[in-house]
Amino acid sequence: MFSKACEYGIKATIYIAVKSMRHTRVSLKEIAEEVNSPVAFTAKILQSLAKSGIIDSHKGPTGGFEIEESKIDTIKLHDIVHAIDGDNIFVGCGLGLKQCDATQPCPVHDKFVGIRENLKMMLQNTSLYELATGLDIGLTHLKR
Amino acid sequence: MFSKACEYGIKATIYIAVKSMRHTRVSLKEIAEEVNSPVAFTAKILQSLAKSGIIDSHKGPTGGFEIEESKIDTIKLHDIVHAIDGDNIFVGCGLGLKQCDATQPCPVHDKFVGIRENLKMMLQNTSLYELATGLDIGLTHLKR
DNA sequence: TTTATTTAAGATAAATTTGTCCGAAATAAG
DNA sequence: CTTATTTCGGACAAATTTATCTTAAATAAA
Repeated sequence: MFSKACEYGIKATIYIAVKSMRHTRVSLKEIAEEVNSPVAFTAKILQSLAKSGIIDSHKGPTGGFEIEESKIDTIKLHDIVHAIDGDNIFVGCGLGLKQCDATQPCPVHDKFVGIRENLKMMLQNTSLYELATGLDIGLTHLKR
Repeated sequence: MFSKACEYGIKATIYIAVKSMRHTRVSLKEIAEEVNSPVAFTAKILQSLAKSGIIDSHKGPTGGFEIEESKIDTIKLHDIVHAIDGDNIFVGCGLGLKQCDATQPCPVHDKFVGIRENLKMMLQNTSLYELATGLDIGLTHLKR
């Protein structure tokens, strides 16, 4: 469904959010360990998330990553996915046709608009806050 | 959503079905043209669909691909996708965790089971017959 | 039987995604 | 100022997916 980059990015962002709610910066190394992701690859993804303004990065000792606490509630899963995978999950024909819409649909067009709309709604409605809180109180987990 | 291989496979199967309903075999070349897919790559996909028993292939002059007419109604979109992409779309954690279920869920587990169930139901409920008929009567298209 | 045609199969190549490595830049602390 | 730490950025490498090419095998028809 999502790319590996996106999977790592989502997990990392949730972890950073949990720590940020406790006013703690986290290092790349810690993130990669807690999220079970390759360090160097995770670095790249965090870089792009930082450029997208979803997370903040700080160099040097005591540096690391964090998320502005006020943002945690407004950031949606959709924003993270979009920052990493772009909008290719949300737009485009299910069979790869350039020209496919309600007036000139591919054979699966109608079937697809429904589930894609579901997916989109889900991503737009789930906040980073709720994901981070679930992890924080031990309801969910990020490893294994 | 689907791999390129799967997109080509679905389109090819629908096209073969339309022709088979008219009792006509179609060649690889014709399929690739009508479906706008790379010939050699399409050949590979058709090969695996033939091995899966979804389509029949015949060598030599007057050879080509066809689908047993009685099957067209029972073959579901799910079968085609499964034959090409396997079950990786239907199973597995949305964040790539090995261990992720209702008792020990990842942060997006509950959100995902819903839309995945939707997708699965959609694929299991749409028959090749209905897709082929839509194309045949000009309601849908496969090119561009 | 010979020939032309068509799919099968395996090797190879290109493109993309995933992942690694290393030096540069920033920066906190001694 | 120097040093240690941490992210940044670019080059590089491996793995996977997508795509091509060539030869073999099957087979219909002359």
